[in-house]
Amino acid sequence: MDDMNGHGNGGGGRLLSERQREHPFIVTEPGEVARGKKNGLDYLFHLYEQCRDFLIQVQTIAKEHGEKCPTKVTNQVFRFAKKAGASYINKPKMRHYVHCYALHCLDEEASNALRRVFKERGENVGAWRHACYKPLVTIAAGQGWDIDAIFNSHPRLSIWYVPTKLRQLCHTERNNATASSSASGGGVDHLPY
Amino acid sequence: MDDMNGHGNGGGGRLLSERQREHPFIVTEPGEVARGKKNGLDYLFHLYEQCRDFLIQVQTIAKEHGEKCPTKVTNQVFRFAKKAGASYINKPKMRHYVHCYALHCLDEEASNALRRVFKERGENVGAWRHACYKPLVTIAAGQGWDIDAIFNSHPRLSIWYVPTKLRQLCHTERNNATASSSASGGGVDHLPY
DNA sequence: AGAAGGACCAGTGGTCCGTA
DNA sequence: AGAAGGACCAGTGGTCCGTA
Repeated sequence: MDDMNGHGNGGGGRLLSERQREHPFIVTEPGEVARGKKNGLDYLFHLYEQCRDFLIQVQTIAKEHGEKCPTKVTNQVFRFAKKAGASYINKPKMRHYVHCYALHCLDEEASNALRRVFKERGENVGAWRHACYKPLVTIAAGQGWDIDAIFNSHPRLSIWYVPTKLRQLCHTERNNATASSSASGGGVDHLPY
Repeated sequence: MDDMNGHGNGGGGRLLSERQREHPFIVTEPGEVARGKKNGLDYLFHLYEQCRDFLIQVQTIAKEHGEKCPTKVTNQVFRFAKKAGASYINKPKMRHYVHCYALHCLDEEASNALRRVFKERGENVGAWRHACYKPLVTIAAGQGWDIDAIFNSHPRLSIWYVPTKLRQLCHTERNNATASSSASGGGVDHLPY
């Protein structure tokens, strides 16, 4: 019933009628297996890879049938995953942590370092999740602030919608950067003279 | 009020309260202006170019505001066009003739020849519209039947959704071609031996 | 308290069918 | 009859908030 050793909820002797929610995530180091009724972050990221596999299956079927072919993980893909027995995958969860997965894809070293720091400090998942935004905004700053282009140019990330909050942070920070560079004579904004 | 000389509905002395529907299309040769209360096919294709302009405006605004940026002519673009005063543009009409515009984009010579033949024969717009499917299916046959790739690789066509009926025709015809090549020993289908 | 996810909602793609 | 387009509908992207 489990997806990987030591991950996911144990099916154990539990009756189907009393199936529980997934165990909550805790901040784990890379390679670390969560103990007790918890799931680790490697498992979280593995769920994104599973969604990608389901998308590829949906795409293959769509092409065979001459139907329009999704390029993103859509409602259709979540429905397919559920039908295929992956009841632990759902849209609100996957959307909630997309930017964390993005950091893992775009700068695995930075992502790993952040995990170690937040585990060290005993921070909860919400705090770690929140901290994933800032390094992404920094990456965007170095790429002309185009977070859509950054997502689309990465093969495993391009199938995910850019989260609204990440988009807003990039936009706000770009305006701040432009205003300060303009004030100091940088002149990256329009009508610089 | 008119969009181009000799095209669109005349505003004339008509009151705003009694604004009429657009004049119906008739089959015209390239460069020919429709006479009487009719619109020609150059005007039809011009509407697609106008939609493209409106999309580009919507995209520019979206990027300025750090919002998600449409890549296709969506409801949002039709709403924008209407708000900008292009009341003669609407979704059902544009969707109805997309494949005709596609032929115009992909093989203007073939499109022009078809217009001349159907004008010569005195056919109505519906007959011409129907006849636009077949040359497109032939083009798709020469490109691995991937009508989505054909649309997406053309800069002016890529902003339009592939019409359902065109997709279905390509799918059906691909299966027919595969079956006959299989029967004659071609073996393009899966499990050919 | 912190977190997982059912379920809702505004606005979409798609096109039918009452209209002229 | 042939054709233009208002308006509807099933299923979407997005995420809130009742739940555990």
